Amino acid sequence: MATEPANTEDKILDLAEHLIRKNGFNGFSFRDLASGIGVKSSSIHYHFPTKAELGRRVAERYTDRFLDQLGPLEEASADADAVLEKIRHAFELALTRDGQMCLCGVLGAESSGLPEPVALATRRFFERVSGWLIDALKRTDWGNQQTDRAIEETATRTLALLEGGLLLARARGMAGVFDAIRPERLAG
Amino acid sequence: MATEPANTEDKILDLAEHLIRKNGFNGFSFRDLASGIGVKSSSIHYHFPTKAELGRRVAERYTDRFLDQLGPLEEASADADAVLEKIRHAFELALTRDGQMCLCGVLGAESSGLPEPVALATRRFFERVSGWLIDALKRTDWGNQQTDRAIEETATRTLALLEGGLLLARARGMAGVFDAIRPERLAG
DNA sequence: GTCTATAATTTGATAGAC
DNA sequence: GTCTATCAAATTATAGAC
Repeated sequence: MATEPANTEDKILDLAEHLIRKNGFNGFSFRDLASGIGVKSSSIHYHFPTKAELGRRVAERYTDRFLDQLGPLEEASADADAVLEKIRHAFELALTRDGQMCLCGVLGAESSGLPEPVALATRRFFERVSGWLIDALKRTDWGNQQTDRAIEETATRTLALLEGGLLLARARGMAGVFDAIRPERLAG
Repeated sequence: MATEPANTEDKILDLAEHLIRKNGFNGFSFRDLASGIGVKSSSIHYHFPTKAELGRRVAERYTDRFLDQLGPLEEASADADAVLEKIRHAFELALTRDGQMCLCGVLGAESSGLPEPVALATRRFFERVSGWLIDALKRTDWGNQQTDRAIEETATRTLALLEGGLLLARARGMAGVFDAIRPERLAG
């Protein structure tokens, strides 16, 4: 079984991520973190001087974890539909394991009201995940027969579908909504 | 040309909608509204006693306007792809006309941290738009050959794609991102 | 690394004059 | 219907003791 996070810094990051995904970046305070962890808010500031810095760190950690889950490009399947299923699974985990939306989906929605470092880290999530998907698709049998532009548009459509699927699942009560979210079939 | 909103109440609703779509529900204050309109914050409270009530009204007005734009079911096309193009166009307008995300997409993202009346109005948006799309698809030639379940899943996928498309367009800087967002083709 | 204490500002909301 | 004045609470953040 998973053990408790060892140190305060990890506890803060964990709880901050949970609260942002639940309520948005403007929907939690340093005192929420403090009381949830059992320390004082000044201790949070010791680890993360500003809220913007904390938000940036949360977003970067989330992005790294997300890409870890996708695995290295070299190990991606040569079957385009398997690639789509892999990334679909990564998004579905946000719902089944955490019962929440994608962190960067939440941040993206409020992005024009975010501190610059947080908005930037959010953009980086989409750049990196989109980059992974495009490169993985290019390496498939299907991708070999497509223009770069067609591949990029398929990647955009796929990410939009998956982020939107999480959004709908949350906004509507999240029953089996995500089950209908299946990317288009590419090979066949 | 469009004239200025006549009364204070409309001005408040307009600015509140703009600010929510820009920064989220927790990203604006009564004083932001007041200074933007040129009155005092107590005047905002005169028209909308609580922030929750204001949010609910903004969401309901947005939903009504959105459905108006889709038009009555009776006038919807018998061609399924034309129906999808119609709803795609409604979402694209949010981007091209307002340069912003869908109001209820923003609210949906932070929905678990919203006052109940606002969360409820947000759910209602998705129920009503989803209901329109399902009913419109059922009336098409394509829909006549499909199970209810297949139609409902197509509606869910379409809405997810469009909401996610707006999310990506915003998170990434909104260049031509939405151009790649085209619903699946149903009839041929 | 955590605490107490506190500063400086902002927030949603109300009372009462005009 | 808008104003002035104000409140109580919450917010991000800092200084300094332990």
